[in-house]
Amino acid sequence: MTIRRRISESTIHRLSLYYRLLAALEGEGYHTVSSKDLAHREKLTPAQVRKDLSFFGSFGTRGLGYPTKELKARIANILGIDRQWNVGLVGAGNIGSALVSYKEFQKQGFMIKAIFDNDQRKIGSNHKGIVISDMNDMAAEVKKKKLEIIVIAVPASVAQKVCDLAVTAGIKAILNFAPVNLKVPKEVLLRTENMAMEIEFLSFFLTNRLQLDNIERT
Amino acid sequence: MTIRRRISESTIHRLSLYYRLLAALEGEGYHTVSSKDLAHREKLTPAQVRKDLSFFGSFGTRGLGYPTKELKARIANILGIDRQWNVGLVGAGNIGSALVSYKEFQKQGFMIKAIFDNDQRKIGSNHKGIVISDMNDMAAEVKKKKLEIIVIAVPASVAQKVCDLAVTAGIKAILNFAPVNLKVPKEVLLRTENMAMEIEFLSFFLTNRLQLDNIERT
DNA sequence: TATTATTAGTGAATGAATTCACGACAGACC
DNA sequence: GGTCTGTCGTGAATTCATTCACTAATAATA
Repeated sequence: MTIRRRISESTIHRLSLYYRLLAALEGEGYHTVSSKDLAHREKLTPAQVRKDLSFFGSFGTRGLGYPTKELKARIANILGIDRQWNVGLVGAGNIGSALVSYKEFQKQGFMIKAIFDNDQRKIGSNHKGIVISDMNDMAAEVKKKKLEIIVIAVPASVAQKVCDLAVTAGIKAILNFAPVNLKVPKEVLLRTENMAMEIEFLSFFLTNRLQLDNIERT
Repeated sequence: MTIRRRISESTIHRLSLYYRLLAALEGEGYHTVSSKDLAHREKLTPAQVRKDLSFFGSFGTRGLGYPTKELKARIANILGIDRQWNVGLVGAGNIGSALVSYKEFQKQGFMIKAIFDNDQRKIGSNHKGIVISDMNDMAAEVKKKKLEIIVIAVPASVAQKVCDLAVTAGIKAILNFAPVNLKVPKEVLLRTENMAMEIEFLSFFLTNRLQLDNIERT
């Protein structure tokens, strides 16, 4: 099915949530699940769940709900996680190492097939079964290993350089963990994940003694 | 200043962006900066920048712009990062280790003062200058070290247990890296960071051959 | 000092996302 | 089959966020 309307970022994130929830519910033996069930577990409204799903087709049965397994498979298909993705990781430091061991990536089909670094002492060594390559050989490795997504986990100071290497190598999607704003051509997807921003978000609410759902109005 | 209107999540995230940008601009020697400058570097509109800031007061000079240093300080104050926060980290595994070394946390004043684990082999050992405590001693440690924020970096299967321990210990803000939906009382702030969801977001756009063009940054 | 060029601040307009509310079905039960 | 209950799918209404467009204020300049 083709996507007709503009899908909001929130909708896509919620699909990820639904996917995880459906996986859990499937494990618990539920064959069908209603929008109410899904909403309740995620603190959303049933209408929102139905609206989100409706952008992609209609999968439910009136009076009954959605078939757990089929809906999960359909969402996996929409998100593109019903296949494997070859991922290259740049930066064999702390965050890089954590990501290599991060089960959730593999579980969703994101397979780290190459690791790059610029530290000569690390290059050539074996890291969880993957030999670390020189980041300057990125173009060749991307081609050889058919890498489709690059994850940047290097210090902020070298992130743009790494990013440029990835773009030159023909990469079309980059997930960046360096706390810096990268410049990419418009045809390249870039997502920057700044963990400090998340903790600042908590700090804001603590500081202003607000509750997330209970802010004074005019 | 009291906050009168509801501040959107996006606005708070953008404040974090402005803060980083102002720090950079200050370093580059800019004494003043206009909403246009800020907007341009972050791919936002000047109106959005002004509106965001206007929720918290008026800091600018018409005809000139905002004083870089003062605005940065003011945003730091709004976000609550003009002070130090005592942070406890639970989970001395891969992600936990990465977070301990994550400079951006310290730079913003989030100081990891305690590390917890449930692995007897790790408890008592020294990890970057911090002795690892038994997670069952959390309540005592929270009190002793005046911990205000808990970061959860344990496997999904034990995350809820850890979360409950933190809540019992009186913690009011939790940053969760486990890929699971935690239950907390409504007075406790919870922010869940799921790295897999970010890569799924890229996967969605790659799969559907859409461009991120107009997707808002948050 | 007067004039022009900028730019903040903000109510109003627009646009986007969420929620409401209702019609259409499907299943269960008699 | 008929009736009742539950739930989807969706246009309409509402709420929320962003952008527009204008005013007020200041800086720069002559």
